[in-house]
Amino acid sequence: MTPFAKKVYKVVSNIPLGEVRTYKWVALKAGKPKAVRAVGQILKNNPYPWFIPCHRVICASGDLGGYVFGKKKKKALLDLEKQIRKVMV
DNA sequence: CAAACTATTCAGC
DNA sequence: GCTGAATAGTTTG
Repeated sequence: MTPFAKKVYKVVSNIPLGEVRTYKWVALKAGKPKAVRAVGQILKNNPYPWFIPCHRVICASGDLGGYVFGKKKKKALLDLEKQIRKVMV
Protein backbone atom coordinates (compact mmCIF):
# COMPACT_ATOMS: atom_id res chain seq x y z
CA MET A 1 0.00 0.00 0.00
CA THR A 2 1.42 3.35 -1.01
CA PRO A 3 0.24 6.93 -0.37
CA PHE A 4 -0.57 7.33 -4.02
CA ALA A 5 -2.58 4.11 -4.09
CA LYS A 6 -4.42 5.26 -0.97
CA LYS A 7 -5.39 8.48 -2.69
CA VAL A 8 -6.47 6.62 -5.78
CA TYR A 9 -8.70 4.31 -3.74
CA LYS A 10 -10.22 7.25 -1.96
CA VAL A 11 -10.92 9.10 -5.19
CA VAL A 12 -12.35 6.05 -6.92
CA SER A 13 -14.54 5.36 -3.90
CA ASN A 14 -15.86 8.90 -4.21
CA ILE A 15 -17.18 8.30 -7.70
CA PRO A 16 -21.01 8.49 -7.61
CA LEU A 17 -23.06 5.40 -8.31
CA GLY A 18 -23.70 4.82 -12.00
CA GLU A 19 -21.05 7.36 -12.93
CA VAL A 20 -17.71 6.65 -14.58
CA ARG A 21 -14.45 8.56 -14.50
CA THR A 22 -11.33 8.25 -16.62
CA TYR A 23 -7.93 7.10 -15.39
CA LYS A 24 -6.72 10.56 -16.20
CA TRP A 25 -9.37 12.06 -13.94
CA VAL A 26 -8.45 9.72 -11.12
CA ALA A 27 -4.76 10.43 -11.57
CA LEU A 28 -5.53 14.13 -11.57
CA LYS A 29 -7.53 13.84 -8.35
CA ALA A 30 -4.75 11.71 -6.91
CA GLY A 31 -2.39 14.59 -7.53
CA LYS A 32 -0.39 12.92 -10.30
CA PRO A 33 -2.08 13.72 -13.62
CA LYS A 34 0.69 11.95 -15.48
CA ALA A 35 0.46 8.80 -13.43
CA VAL A 36 -2.60 7.48 -15.25
CA ARG A 37 -0.80 4.22 -15.97
CA ALA A 38 0.34 3.86 -12.41
CA VAL A 39 -3.28 4.26 -11.33
CA GLY A 40 -4.40 1.48 -13.60
CA GLN A 41 -1.67 -0.77 -12.36
CA ILE A 42 -2.54 -0.03 -8.76
CA LEU A 43 -6.18 -0.86 -9.38
CA LYS A 44 -5.12 -4.12 -10.94
CA ASN A 45 -2.72 -4.87 -8.10
CA ASN A 46 -5.10 -3.58 -5.44
CA PRO A 47 -5.50 -6.11 -2.61
CA TYR A 48 -9.29 -5.84 -2.47
CA PRO A 49 -10.76 -4.92 -5.88
CA TRP A 50 -14.25 -5.69 -4.62
CA PHE A 51 -13.85 -3.00 -1.96
CA ILE A 52 -13.04 -0.52 -4.65
CA PRO A 53 -15.36 0.53 -7.52
CA CYS A 54 -12.58 0.09 -10.04
CA HIS A 55 -15.27 -0.70 -12.61
CA ARG A 56 -16.17 2.98 -12.62
CA VAL A 57 -12.79 3.86 -14.01
CA ILE A 58 -12.46 3.77 -17.79
CA CYS A 59 -10.20 5.11 -20.52
CA ALA A 60 -10.50 8.70 -21.68
CA SER A 61 -11.61 7.43 -25.09
CA GLY A 62 -14.70 5.85 -23.58
CA ASP A 63 -13.12 2.41 -23.63
CA LEU A 64 -13.87 0.28 -20.60
CA GLY A 65 -10.20 -0.42 -20.12
CA GLY A 66 -9.92 -3.55 -18.03
CA TYR A 67 -11.41 -5.29 -15.02
CA VAL A 68 -10.59 -8.11 -12.65
CA PHE A 69 -13.74 -10.00 -13.65
CA GLY A 70 -13.54 -9.06 -17.29
CA LYS A 71 -14.54 -6.07 -19.35
CA LYS A 72 -17.90 -7.61 -20.12
CA LYS A 73 -18.66 -7.88 -16.44
CA LYS A 74 -17.52 -4.35 -15.98
CA LYS A 75 -19.97 -3.12 -18.58
CA ALA A 76 -22.74 -5.17 -17.03
CA LEU A 77 -21.89 -3.79 -13.61
CA LEU A 78 -21.93 -0.22 -14.87
CA ASP A 79 -25.30 -0.78 -16.48
CA LEU A 80 -26.56 -2.36 -13.28
CA GLU A 81 -25.42 0.60 -11.22
CA LYS A 82 -27.02 2.88 -13.72
CA GLN A 83 -30.32 1.10 -13.19
CA ILE A 84 -29.86 1.22 -9.43
CA ARG A 85 -29.26 4.94 -9.55
CA LYS A 86 -32.36 5.37 -11.66
CA VAL A 87 -34.39 3.58 -9.01
CA MET A 88 -32.78 5.52 -6.19
CA VAL A 89 -33.62 8.80 -7.84
C1' DC B 1 18.75 0.90 -5.78
C1' DA B 2 17.66 -0.37 -10.54
C1' DA B 3 15.00 -2.65 -14.10
C1' DA B 4 10.70 -4.14 -16.00
C1' DC B 5 5.78 -3.82 -16.29
C1' DT B 6 1.28 -1.58 -16.56
C1' DA B 7 -6.50 -1.73 -16.55
C1' DT B 8 -3.39 4.94 -20.47
C1' DT B 9 -3.04 9.01 -23.25
C1' DC B 10 -1.66 11.94 -27.07
C1' DA B 11 0.02 12.83 -31.68
C1' DG B 12 0.62 11.62 -36.47
C1' DC B 13 -1.02 9.51 -40.79
C1' DG C 1 -9.63 4.58 -36.98
C1' DC C 2 -5.17 2.63 -35.92
C1' DT C 3 -0.19 2.59 -34.63
C1' DG C 4 3.76 4.32 -32.29
C1' DA C 5 5.98 6.75 -28.63
C1' DA C 6 6.17 8.91 -23.90
C1' DT C 7 5.29 9.31 -18.68
C1' DA C 8 5.02 8.13 -13.68
C1' DG C 9 4.46 5.06 -10.10
C1' DT C 10 4.39 0.07 -8.32
C1' DT C 11 6.49 -4.08 -7.76
C1' DT C 12 10.19 -7.46 -7.64
C1' DG C 13 15.14 -8.99 -7.48
